[in-house]
Amino acid sequence: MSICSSPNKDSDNTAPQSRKLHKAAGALSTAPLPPETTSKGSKVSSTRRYFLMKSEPDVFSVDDLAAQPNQTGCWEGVRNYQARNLMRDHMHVGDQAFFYHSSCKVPGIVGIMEVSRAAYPDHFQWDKGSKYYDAGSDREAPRWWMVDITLQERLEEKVPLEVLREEALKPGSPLAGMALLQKGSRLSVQPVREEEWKFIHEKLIMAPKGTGVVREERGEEGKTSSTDGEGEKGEKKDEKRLGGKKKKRRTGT
DNA sequence: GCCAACGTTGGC
DNA sequence: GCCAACGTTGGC
Repeated sequence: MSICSSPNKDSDNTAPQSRKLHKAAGALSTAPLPPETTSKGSKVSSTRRYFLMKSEPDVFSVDDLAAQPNQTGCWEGVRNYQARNLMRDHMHVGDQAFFYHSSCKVPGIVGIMEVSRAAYPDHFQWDKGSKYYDAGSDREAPRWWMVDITLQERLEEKVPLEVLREEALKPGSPLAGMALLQKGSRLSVQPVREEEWKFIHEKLIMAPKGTGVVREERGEEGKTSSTDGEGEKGEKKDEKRLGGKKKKRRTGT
């Protein structure tokens, strides 16, 4: 995904300071969604839903989102059908999502976001200069969608994937079935069950180590400073994304 | 529609 | 950088 800053001005195709986020793909086997109360089309939300959205901090970090006007941006560039369907069909204004840093030294949850605009067509699919261009997408029937998200909290202390895994192993843990922790889980947008959300929020975010840790400030200071060693990778993104492709032959299996 | 080949994700 | 595990593509 990326961010096209203000949710309002992107209605056309200005694409302010766009930067690409993750490359979505994935496998979501389990992770059921809360029951939908109405038909697909209507975005009437009765129950708040929860999600987890991945981004590589090299490409777009929680601090980058914090620096956006109104701390709001569009989550563009999702090019996986399952992730798209989640955004398009199941995300409503007011739903919440964890901001997850992936492909970094310490992957984990770094922020809490709220959906501030329901799904609308990702205009980058028609932008020939974009890496997200999709020649097969018809303007009359957009293939790719995005939502706007607003940062609510930037966690003072990340909740590492490792901690989530440890918690999930405890008997009766609400995290036992969490999509993120399932083998082969790659989806860049995942549903989070309410029990999972509450447990993470109350036990791992609000009171990790027995201290209140979530900070209020929403400023955009301390980019590389306070964060945990993810900001240093400055500009090897291109190398990473373009050059570092490795192919694995899966033949034989 | 099947399935092998290929491409990507993302933790480690 | 390695590699498991997934998704997509395209020949048939």
